[in-house]
Amino acid sequence: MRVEDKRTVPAEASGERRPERPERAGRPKRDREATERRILDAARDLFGEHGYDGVTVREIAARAEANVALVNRYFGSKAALFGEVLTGESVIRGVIAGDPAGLPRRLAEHFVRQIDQRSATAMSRMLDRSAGQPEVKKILLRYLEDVIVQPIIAQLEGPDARARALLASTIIMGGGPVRRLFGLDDLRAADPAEVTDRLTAMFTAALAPPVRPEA
Amino acid sequence: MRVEDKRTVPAEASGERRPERPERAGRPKRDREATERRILDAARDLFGEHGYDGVTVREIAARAEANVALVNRYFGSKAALFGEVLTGESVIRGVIAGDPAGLPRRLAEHFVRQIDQRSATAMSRMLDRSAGQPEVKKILLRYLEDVIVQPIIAQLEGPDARARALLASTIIMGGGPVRRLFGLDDLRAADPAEVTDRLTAMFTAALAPPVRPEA
DNA sequence: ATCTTAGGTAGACGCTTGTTTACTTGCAAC
DNA sequence: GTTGCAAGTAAACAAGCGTCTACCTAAGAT
Repeated sequence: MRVEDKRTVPAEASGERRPERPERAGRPKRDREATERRILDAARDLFGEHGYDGVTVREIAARAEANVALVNRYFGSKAALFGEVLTGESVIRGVIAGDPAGLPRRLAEHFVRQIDQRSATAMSRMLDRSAGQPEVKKILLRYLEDVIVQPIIAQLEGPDARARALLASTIIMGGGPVRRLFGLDDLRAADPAEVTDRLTAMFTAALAPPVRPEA
Repeated sequence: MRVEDKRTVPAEASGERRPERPERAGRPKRDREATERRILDAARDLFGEHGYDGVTVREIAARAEANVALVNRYFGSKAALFGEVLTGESVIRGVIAGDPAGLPRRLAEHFVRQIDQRSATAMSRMLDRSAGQPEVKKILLRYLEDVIVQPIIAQLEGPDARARALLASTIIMGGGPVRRLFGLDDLRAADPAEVTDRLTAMFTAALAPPVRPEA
């Protein structure tokens, strides 16, 4: 009924076009793997910057220079693509691993490192925008549990390990919104060594075993 | 052209209806102030729980038992209503005010108090969902600056006061997502006094003046 | 009893979202 | 060359969004 006519223009309007694009040298015209990779990269960048529902699949497709339909065709759904991005995003894993004594300092240094890099707000930005669909929340929860909370707990001794790990997670997850809203300048303005020391103390306060096991 | 007929049913289908509603005793039929208040309350609850764009104006209207159009009629727009909610939401103000020495402990106690109340995640939930429209981000930034960051800075001495206040804000803002994603049980399971002490130490580490003014 | 006005309402509008469908086209095997 | 198939595409789809307009109707003033 509403379908009237399609495709009256031959798809690109002006003769050859690909050869005159100097950047991204010689991308093959039809390469599924490469296209999937471009979509995944675009999704990682955009999700990292704007969160899950701060990004549309059309934006992802545009940045990947791919058609919108390919996003769902290759990854099933936006939520599935999000999960795919998350599983690949495991920088924090290496940060947590190591000797337990140095964990607070490593977390602090990771935090400060994120201040300097501009695109590295990545993961923490994805966290807070989840509420929309329960499906996304589930994906997110699983990821945080596996990649942050459990690895931290594994390094802790003493009671209430989980609660202590969650307090540390609070700092990690609060960093994203703060950086995003207030910008990086204010944190960058301070002495990095000072900030690192401060954050180390904060993480230590969150994670250290109770000082008074029996009163 | 597409308008065909309206109002074929006399608006409430079954005779009198208001008297048979036991709850909300004797709400007057036409009371603008009361309706505005109901909308505002509903908005505060829902924004607090699901964030800005996790809530639709239709949901707000439904919870307020008001018509959708009234939301925009009385408050101008969804964003304006959000701003209205924020200006009324100043519990944290009283928490920050007081003697500077006790500030970390007051912040910690506020954090723990939010664990116990179920609907008090309020403000921190609104924070992270702002990215969508820049207008909302602006409203949010202004609010955080006026109600949290500046009052904290006012209590600080020494250099980098702003950076230190932002570190404390990190904890405050991270609490929302953590509670929302992981639930309250894990934090509630731990000894509240323990958690409060821990958080006090965390806030102190963030806010305290530098220990080594000159090295 | 009538008029006026403000409170309230239903529904449509325009737009955007994620997703799907029907189609075209480049590339390789034959 | 022709054919087959997967890669890629444009457009439509249904659902949802915030917003706005045209319309009722209760209630106070006259």
